[in-house]
Amino acid sequence: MKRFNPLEIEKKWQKKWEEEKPYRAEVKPGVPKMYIAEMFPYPSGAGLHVGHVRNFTIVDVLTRFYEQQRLNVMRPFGYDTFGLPAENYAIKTGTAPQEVTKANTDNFRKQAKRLGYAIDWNREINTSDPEYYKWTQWCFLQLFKKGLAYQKESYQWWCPVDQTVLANEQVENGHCWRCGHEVEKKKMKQWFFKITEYADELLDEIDALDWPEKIKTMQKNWIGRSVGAEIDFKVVNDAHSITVFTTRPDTIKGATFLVVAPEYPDLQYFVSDDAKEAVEKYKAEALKKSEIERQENKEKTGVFTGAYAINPATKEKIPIWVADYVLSGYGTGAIMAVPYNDERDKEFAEKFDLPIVETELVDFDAFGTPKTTYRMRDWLISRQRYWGCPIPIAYDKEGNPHAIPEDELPVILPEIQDYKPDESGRSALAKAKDWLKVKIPVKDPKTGKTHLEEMTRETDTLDGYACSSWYLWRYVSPHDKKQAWDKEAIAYWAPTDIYVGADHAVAHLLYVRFWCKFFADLGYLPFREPIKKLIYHGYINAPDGKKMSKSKGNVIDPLDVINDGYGADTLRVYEMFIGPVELDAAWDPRSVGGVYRFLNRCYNLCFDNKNESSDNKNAVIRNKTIKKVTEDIYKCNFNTAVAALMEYVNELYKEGAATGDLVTLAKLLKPFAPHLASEILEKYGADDEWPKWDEKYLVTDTVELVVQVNGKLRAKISVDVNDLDDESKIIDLVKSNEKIAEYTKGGIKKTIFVKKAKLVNIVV
RNA sequence: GCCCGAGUGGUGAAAUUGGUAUACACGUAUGCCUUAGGAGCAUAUGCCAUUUGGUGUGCAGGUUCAAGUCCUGUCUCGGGCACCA
Repeated sequence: MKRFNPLEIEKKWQKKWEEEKPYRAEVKPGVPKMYIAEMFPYPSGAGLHVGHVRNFTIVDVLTRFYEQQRLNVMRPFGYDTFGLPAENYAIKTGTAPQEVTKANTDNFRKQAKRLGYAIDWNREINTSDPEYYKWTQWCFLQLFKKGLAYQKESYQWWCPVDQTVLANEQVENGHCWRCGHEVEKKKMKQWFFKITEYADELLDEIDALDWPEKIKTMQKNWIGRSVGAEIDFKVVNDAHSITVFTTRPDTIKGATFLVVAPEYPDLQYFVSDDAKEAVEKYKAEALKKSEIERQENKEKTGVFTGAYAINPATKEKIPIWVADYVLSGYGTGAIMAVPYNDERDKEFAEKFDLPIVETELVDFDAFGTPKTTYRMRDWLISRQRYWGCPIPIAYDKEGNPHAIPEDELPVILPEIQDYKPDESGRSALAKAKDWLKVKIPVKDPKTGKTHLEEMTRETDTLDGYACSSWYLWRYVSPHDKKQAWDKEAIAYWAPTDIYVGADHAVAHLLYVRFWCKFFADLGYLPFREPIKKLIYHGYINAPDGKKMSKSKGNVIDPLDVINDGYGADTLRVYEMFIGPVELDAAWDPRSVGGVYRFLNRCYNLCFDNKNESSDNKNAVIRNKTIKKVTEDIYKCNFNTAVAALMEYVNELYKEGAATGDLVTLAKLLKPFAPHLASEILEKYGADDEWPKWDEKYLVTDTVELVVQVNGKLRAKISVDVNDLDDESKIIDLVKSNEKIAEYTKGGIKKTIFVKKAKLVNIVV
């Protein structure tokens, strides 16, 4: 008995693919295309982990499946290299992030090649490559020119450990998504992208997407549209009025007091003198409280401002309070409290003994203007960190921002010695004195003449999510020196047909959609949704069911699995067989052995076959398998596709395999185990074109008729398939069965024949 | 608290959408073979009962000739949102 040696076979084929580059993709007008990608990885120092392998293998199965169907497939690869891990490593060891990143991407590339992926290596991108981030900066400038990149001073999430601000999407339960430390609020002037401009479209188009419902719901919740009205309340004895947002303007008659957030900007103007001290004290305390405390302690707190406003519906004088249960960032930062209808207002009213009156519903048109608000805030993109894409902006003496001219891009991230951030709220780039100075052409509004003005560069870098918001389009023309992406190439390849990942449900996947709509509006993209189909797969956990982590020592290294002698094919097939794509799964070393056994059986069937049979003997199972595997891959049921292949192989062991069976097997196996499949196809001199099934083989002469009595299985009768059209003949056949006759001798009440299910149920 | 999912053997899981429950694989048992290995092959394997049988998809009901699948209630687990007015 021969033994399958995957390491030898894989080496041979990987060398061939490296030399012959069969996975190069090019625009072929008129030929149907398929653009498939994974969410590109952050190349960590630890190399590929089994989760990457699941991700990349799903992409590879689909890539090869469509390639074998002779679609024009593009499957690129890239690295999301900016970010904190490389920088923190640099701070600890003094090694430049540029250097660390180079080593890590080299390692990732080598490992990805070891897995035999059908990647077009000519389309490899890296977000920290100046050739790439030049165009990230270009994208920023387009947003800046349209007013969608803007600066705003406000209270922001600040991570005291990473010494940087964070986007809302990067704060998880009041903690930093990177280091897990509790975040604080800090008042700072920061750059934002105006994603809210597209809130409605981002929300309205979710339903039409071929994405998992889970992700769609999360995005809907994140955007959180509320339709309501804004209503002005005049402050008594004061020129100011307070505008509130409410989704229930019809309850205005029940509004017995107003509440504003502690951060409410106009607060100082209407607080009465004798309340000033108390309000200031409350405000200071509220701001000091961490968001965690504010969230966990839902006990209502607040103070009276000493001021009153007029309810426009009742004309009554109602008190104005400050309380932190009103959020400054949502709506107008002020509410009308209707304790009769609203639980929170009721709780507050009860605690502070404020009036609660039964609400009489009214038509609100007279009092307010219709207004829609969103839970989603604008995307904060400044980071006070070194290892990121420099924001292409410089400031004049007055502090006004100016765009770095496009022909001067990229703004190169300078190499520095000290990467450490500090509390100054500026990145380590602030210490690169020479780099900071830049001359920017400025047009004099009076004379119309342009002169060079010395300015100071922006020292913040861009949120890494900005870099990954457009990379799917860079892939279509990755070496283009003149533009971010080529218009013809984008029209052919994009949008991405299938996108595979396991993370970034709201952040990245919302940002890409936002940029897509923006660049579509500018005419750079001929579509408004960047991703047609999204496959969101589960995680792979350690054998103990827990999350793999270095500290727990339960990490499975995929390269170890390969080098143990199982090979890349076994690893790939195992990860596809492990369970349904969308589910988390625990690593089971014993099942890996089972998959190896399966591939070994395939190998022996082809290379040590002693009982070849005639060609058409297995036509039924062969066609059945082709159909099952094809349909399963379309549905991303990779686990049952592999199971069908196993069944086929088991059958061939029993019945003997014809050459046609083995070639079919190899073709169907190739997306999962490309090395072994290529070896088999080579032996038989066959191409890898995806086989088609013939329905005529799926219809057999005789079928097994299931006979139930009172819904219980009592017999199986073999009948001629043509007889299924003749119900009375079938019933007679069933009645004449000895066993059934025994069960039905007391008389038959009713018979039911279901042709589709090939089933008869007799009620006695 | 609100909104979604999901509960099937010892284990990972199948089940053409109302029609033979447990495919495939792991594990276990028994046997065969062998230049004895990290082998390979064959058979069995939900539970109860000595066979024909009974019973069985978290639990309790219901609809139906027929329910893992549909309906009502309930429990458990997972996920999302959470003072968003």
